[in-house]
Amino acid sequence: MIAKPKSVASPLAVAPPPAVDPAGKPGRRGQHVVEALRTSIIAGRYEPGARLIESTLSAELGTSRGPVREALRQLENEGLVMSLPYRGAVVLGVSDEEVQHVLIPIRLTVERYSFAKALETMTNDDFAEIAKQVWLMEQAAKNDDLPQAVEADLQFHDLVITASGQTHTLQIWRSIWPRIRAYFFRYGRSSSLEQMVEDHRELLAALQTRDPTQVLPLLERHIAVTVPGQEGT
Amino acid sequence: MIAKPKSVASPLAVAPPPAVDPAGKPGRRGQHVVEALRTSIIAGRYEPGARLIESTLSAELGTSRGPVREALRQLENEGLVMSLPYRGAVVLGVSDEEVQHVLIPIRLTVERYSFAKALETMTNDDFAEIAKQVWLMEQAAKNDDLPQAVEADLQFHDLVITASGQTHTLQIWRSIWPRIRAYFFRYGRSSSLEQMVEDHRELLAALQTRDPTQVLPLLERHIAVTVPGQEGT
DNA sequence: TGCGCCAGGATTGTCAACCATCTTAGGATT
DNA sequence: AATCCTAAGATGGTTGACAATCCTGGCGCA
Repeated sequence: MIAKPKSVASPLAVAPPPAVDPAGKPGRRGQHVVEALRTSIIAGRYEPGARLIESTLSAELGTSRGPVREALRQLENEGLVMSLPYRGAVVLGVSDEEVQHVLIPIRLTVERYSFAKALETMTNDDFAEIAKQVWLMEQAAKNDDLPQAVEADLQFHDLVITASGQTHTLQIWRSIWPRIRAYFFRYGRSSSLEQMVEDHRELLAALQTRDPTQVLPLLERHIAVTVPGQEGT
Repeated sequence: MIAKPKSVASPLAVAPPPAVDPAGKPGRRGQHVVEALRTSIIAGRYEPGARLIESTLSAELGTSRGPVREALRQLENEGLVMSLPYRGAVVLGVSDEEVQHVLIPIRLTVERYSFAKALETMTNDDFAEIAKQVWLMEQAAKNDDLPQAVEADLQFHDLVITASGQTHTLQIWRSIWPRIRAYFFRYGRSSSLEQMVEDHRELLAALQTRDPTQVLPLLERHIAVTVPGQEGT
């Protein structure tokens, strides 16, 4: 819309900072780049197939090429981007089939194991932190704030898996989740925000019983039901 | 213990090149670094817990810190290393439990899908390339060359999954496999080289029938049986 | 003696400028 | 019209310098 002659409305949601972050800590620029790009890709501001040029991004984000390169590698591991030698990075799509036959099953494997494991060791502090996310999700649902609700969803699961203390499991989950999120943002999710809040409320309650037979069935249903095509058609 | 003041016999298997590759093309240093480190870690030349210092590695490998940083990120995605901000990278271990409950099930999910998918589209060239790996594996078995046999094993599966043409599936497989490999190198593998060759010969034959009911049971057994604790104890 | 605090040293994170290498899209030549 | 060639665009890698952070060992103080 407004776009001055030079740039063509960059899909990045950030105001290019004047090379020095005025809001406080200048450290951790790399993480900032990852988050900005991930958000933009998942929100669909970059279409699958779009090319990501290092120099352009570094200029838009107010950093040097170094952090941008690292960010692109990170996104590659999260399956949002693919990069070929000397040819640069392009945004990836996710197929229906891979989501259903690979990503969701992997998510199930990971979460089943993590939840069962976390059950045994979670402290009251852990439960409190998770309850906080449920509360945030409720607020988001009230305001119809989808991004905020999804963020709370992410944190909920991340907290439980972190609590399970299994390094690889957590790392794998973090590399799987962004693809699933991108998929649902692109093709619409199946259940309502209210249902999502209810699911997590129940999950938290079940976790507090520390009884696997309470938790696991809920978890299966929660994850499996997220797949469109399972429920209407 | 012993430790001479300066260097303690670096676990890297390469002769530090004189900063300029005399053998020809200087390009592609990054990949070289990844492979050197991955090999060293999997072979156990770095123990879990060992710290990997960028400046040390770059000196030993004859590159600048840039490629080393990228390599460390790559290894982080492969689960061989974990790095914390401003604290550097340490070599990771893999627990029995995670291998059995997470890594192997994921591998099963990935390969079941890939093999079934590849079945439909593989060409004669694909089969030839795979047959070549079986042949290499036979030779390796004859010479009791475990690393070479494992390399052929890797290539065999990589080729099939690549043939399936599923981007995410392939990417996930490549991030799972190194951990499993490291696990077996550390704790010993269960079956003999002969059995391994036989498994793959059968798998290839089954693939050529293009009949899922031939392939999948074999695959299932091949992967599951690789888990120690399933067979003696 | 035991404890907290602080200064340095070690290491990672970022920047900037630069060159080498590869890809690709045009344009010129035949 | 097909092919070769060149030059521009982009990535991969290098160097050297700083800034930011973590860690450790020694110091003073109780």
